[in-house]
Amino acid sequence: MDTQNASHFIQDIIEQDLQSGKHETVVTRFPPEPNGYLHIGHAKSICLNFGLARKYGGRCHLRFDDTNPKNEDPEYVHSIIEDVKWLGYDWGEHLYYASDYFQKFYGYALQLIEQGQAYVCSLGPEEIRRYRGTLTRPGQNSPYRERGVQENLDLFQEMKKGSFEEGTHVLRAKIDMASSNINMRDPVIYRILKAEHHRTKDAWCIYPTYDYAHCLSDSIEGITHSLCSLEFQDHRPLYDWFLEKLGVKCHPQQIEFARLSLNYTVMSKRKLTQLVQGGHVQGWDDPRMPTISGLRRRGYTPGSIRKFCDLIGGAKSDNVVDMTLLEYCIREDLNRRAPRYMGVLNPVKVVITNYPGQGSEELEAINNPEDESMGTRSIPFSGVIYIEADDFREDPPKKYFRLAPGREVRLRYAYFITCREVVRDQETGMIKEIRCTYDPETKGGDAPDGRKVKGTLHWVSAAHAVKSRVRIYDRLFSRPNPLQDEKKGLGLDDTLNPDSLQEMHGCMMEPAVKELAPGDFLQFERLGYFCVDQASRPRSPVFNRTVSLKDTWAKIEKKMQNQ
RNA sequence: UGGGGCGUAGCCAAGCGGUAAGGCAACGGGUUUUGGUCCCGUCAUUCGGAGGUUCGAAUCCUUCCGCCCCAGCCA
Repeated sequence: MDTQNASHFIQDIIEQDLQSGKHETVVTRFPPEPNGYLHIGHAKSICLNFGLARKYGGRCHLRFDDTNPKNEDPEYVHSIIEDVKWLGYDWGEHLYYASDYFQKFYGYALQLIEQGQAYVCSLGPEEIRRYRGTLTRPGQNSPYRERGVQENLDLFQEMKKGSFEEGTHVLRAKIDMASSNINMRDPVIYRILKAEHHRTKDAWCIYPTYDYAHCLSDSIEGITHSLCSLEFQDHRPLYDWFLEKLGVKCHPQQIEFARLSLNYTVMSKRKLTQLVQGGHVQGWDDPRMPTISGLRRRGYTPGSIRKFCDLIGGAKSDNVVDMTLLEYCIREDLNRRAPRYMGVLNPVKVVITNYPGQGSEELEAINNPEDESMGTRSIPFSGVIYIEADDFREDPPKKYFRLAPGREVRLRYAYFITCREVVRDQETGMIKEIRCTYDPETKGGDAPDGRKVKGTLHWVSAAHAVKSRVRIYDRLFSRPNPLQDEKKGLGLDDTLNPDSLQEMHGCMMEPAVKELAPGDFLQFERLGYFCVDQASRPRSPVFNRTVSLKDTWAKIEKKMQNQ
């Protein structure tokens, strides 16, 4: 199903390493901090890490990078596990937590101190910042930089015991305060944090920082290729420094790639949180959110997301992928797999004046023209049906070939009908019903005399219709780059798409939809792909539109309007 | 202005000294009982700009320009 697309530079590196014998197997890891929900940007990293491991017969670990108890929560570890599983990846026995290595990290810190390569600094946060210098000016050595090994050992011991308050002391690597790389200016590797950790509880009150913990976690797990995003490029010398000074046997290679951006949405946790907390969406799993859980509720399939990640590849240049590519991926997947139904979102009554009596009949319909094995079903037809309001025009524009006065069209899988009369409400002027005649000879949709019609409409028998609710989703933002808009001073009110959610009531579906269960996907013919909402019930179904079908007519109509 | 990266079509992206893959989008056409799908075709004389090396440069060199990241005891 996944196409294993074109080579990218990470693959090249792996293949070289395998060929040269540097590595016999590939070991990667996906290392989220459990401090939020995963989004499509994470999916890129997940697909890269798990996908590469799978492709080369290696393995990929799921590791929670839980080194900061102030940010983390078990709720997030659960949701992350669910999301990665749902995407179709399996870490086997290799579920790890950085917090499982705290004791080892501590031992390594002692080693660094003993080697004279780490020291306890008693400057406050503000002073540390001042001593660090600026981008263009070198930093200055901390007055505590030359403390003796024993003093450092004692102090670090006291830090661990909880003798000090937060912010009073840190352990720092002794590297180079004049380095042009700010990350090398004696970075903090341990800080005092008196918070309860979601796994180690109150066992520790000192916690390692990312730079120190990450490379060591990778090393402990025998990672061969440690993939991360571009902003960590400047940290690579530090990553290597720790592993070198500590003399560990396993020294993974850090490789950076560009994170994913998608237009018409946002990926930053800050903005996403703002959307949720500001009530602009209904939660982290709102179907308009770019979160994995949101996409899932929207009806995106794991395969479509994997396909998407495969198509975008992995490179080092900043990128903004077009939303239409994601939509293409879900359409492609669902076109092959989604069973078809007929449903009318915005019903208009059609009375077939020459249809005999009050009776009805069963017509046969194909469940999926792309897959014969999905079989057929029967649909009831009768003298009163609903069609889509948009499929009738009293005064049809050019190139419109749906129903209009005097015009003949096909009702899919049923009959040709011809519009004879439009009945309007006396007071409101609204169309009450459209009166048509049908041609009994065209049963099934073909005319024995070879007569052709240009339009084929979907329809639902009024007497058999299942009334339901439908939520039409559209892109969250009306402008392609909300983050840049924000820098220009525009707020959410200016950039959010006011029509990103349209709730429709009184939609009329064919009776077969009663068999559908929450989570099922389907196509309503001529409308789009939908999924059955979790709140859906057989007698009162709720559908979420995942994505519309491509709409050539809308394009033509728009073009004509612009002329 | 210090350091680290990146510039190939509207978007993503191959290309690694031998004469610009592929996908999305767009546009045109064919098939069609979904204006869907599918099929066919069009879409970079040029790779951020300018010089240079070479028989030959997107690929090598020089220089200029543009964009992104870094001054958390976040990751």
